[in-house]
Amino acid sequence: MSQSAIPLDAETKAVEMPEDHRDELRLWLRLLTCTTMIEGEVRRRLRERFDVTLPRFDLMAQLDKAPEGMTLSDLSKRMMVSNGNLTGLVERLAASGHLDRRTSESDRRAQVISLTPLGRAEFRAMAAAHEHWIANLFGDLTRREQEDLMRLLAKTKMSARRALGGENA
Amino acid sequence: MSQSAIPLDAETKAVEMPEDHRDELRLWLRLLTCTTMIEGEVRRRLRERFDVTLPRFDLMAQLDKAPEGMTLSDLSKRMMVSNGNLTGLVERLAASGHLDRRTSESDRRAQVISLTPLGRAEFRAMAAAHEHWIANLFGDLTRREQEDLMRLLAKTKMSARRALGGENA
DNA sequence: AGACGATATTTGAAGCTTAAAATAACTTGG
DNA sequence: CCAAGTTATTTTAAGCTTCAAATATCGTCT
Repeated sequence: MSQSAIPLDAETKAVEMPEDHRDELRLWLRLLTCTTMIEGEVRRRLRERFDVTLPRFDLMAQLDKAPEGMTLSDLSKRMMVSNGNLTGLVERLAASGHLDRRTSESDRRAQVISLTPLGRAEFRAMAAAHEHWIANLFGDLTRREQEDLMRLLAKTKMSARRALGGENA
Repeated sequence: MSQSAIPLDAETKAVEMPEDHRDELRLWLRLLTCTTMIEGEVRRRLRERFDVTLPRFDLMAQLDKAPEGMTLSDLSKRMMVSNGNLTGLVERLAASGHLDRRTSESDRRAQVISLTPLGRAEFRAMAAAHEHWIANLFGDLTRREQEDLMRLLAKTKMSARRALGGENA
């Protein structure tokens, strides 16, 4: 049962030794660091220059892409946040006159949320600045590097999605 | 002044047209999606299998790497969260017997936080599972792809860090 | 020593977030 | 039709998070 003071050869290792996944861990931590840095900076600038929170901006961004409006459930799936979360977020943005909520005609359970003209106008102004910030934050990557990164992240996304289904010890 | 029904050649375009940064935006959204998916899954599994929150796990992970302990300020910088945030987090983990806090001998303002034996033992168990989850989530990437992604993220991190300093419209 | 500026932490207010339970409305199979 | 199951949303409780203001301590300059 000895787990070996004696070093094992590579093949044996692959089968018998607990695998070392420190590289994947490092990769994950780096991914997380990049996202956290950028997200934090965007959050800070949105607050400073537009006095808006990032969640509100994200919500308005989704609605800007759907002129006809979206239900809370749709928003919840798109934004990957809980339903309950959206209830409060929508509530506050509706109170400030940025959002409109009406009951769906085909389904009286569902609320259809959309941007008001005010909400749309404010969002467009913020979005323009936001786009520049992002371009600047990624500015040191060449076009080629951006494409490579895009492709690798697409693969990462698929890998993660695959892992979400299959159970794992 | 016509913004052109006539297509401009590449060089003129670069100088005269408002630049289009939609590609960078897409890159950022994809980065964010990957992180959110993975983070959400890790959060869910930590709760399910260990009844622990992700912030607590992250805090313990930092402390596990510093056997001698760390101050709140150090933790705050490492974890990229606010000081006030850590106060509560540490408070709760200390209450459950996972953390030790003692006043620094050299600086009576500073609290030195460290894992208790219980905290360390529980963390090590969680960390082992966590490492497997991460390896599995990134499992579809070849070694080569992992290396490329690592390198591109390193460059992204440097780019973002550079942009954090320089002001930007 | 005393005052000033910097650093470490805590507190308070507001808002975000989740999971789980509750409510309401829809849909489907008898 | 109606009961059972599903789906859309809200509510609740707990915890996370930030920013800004308040405390406390440190280090230094005079």
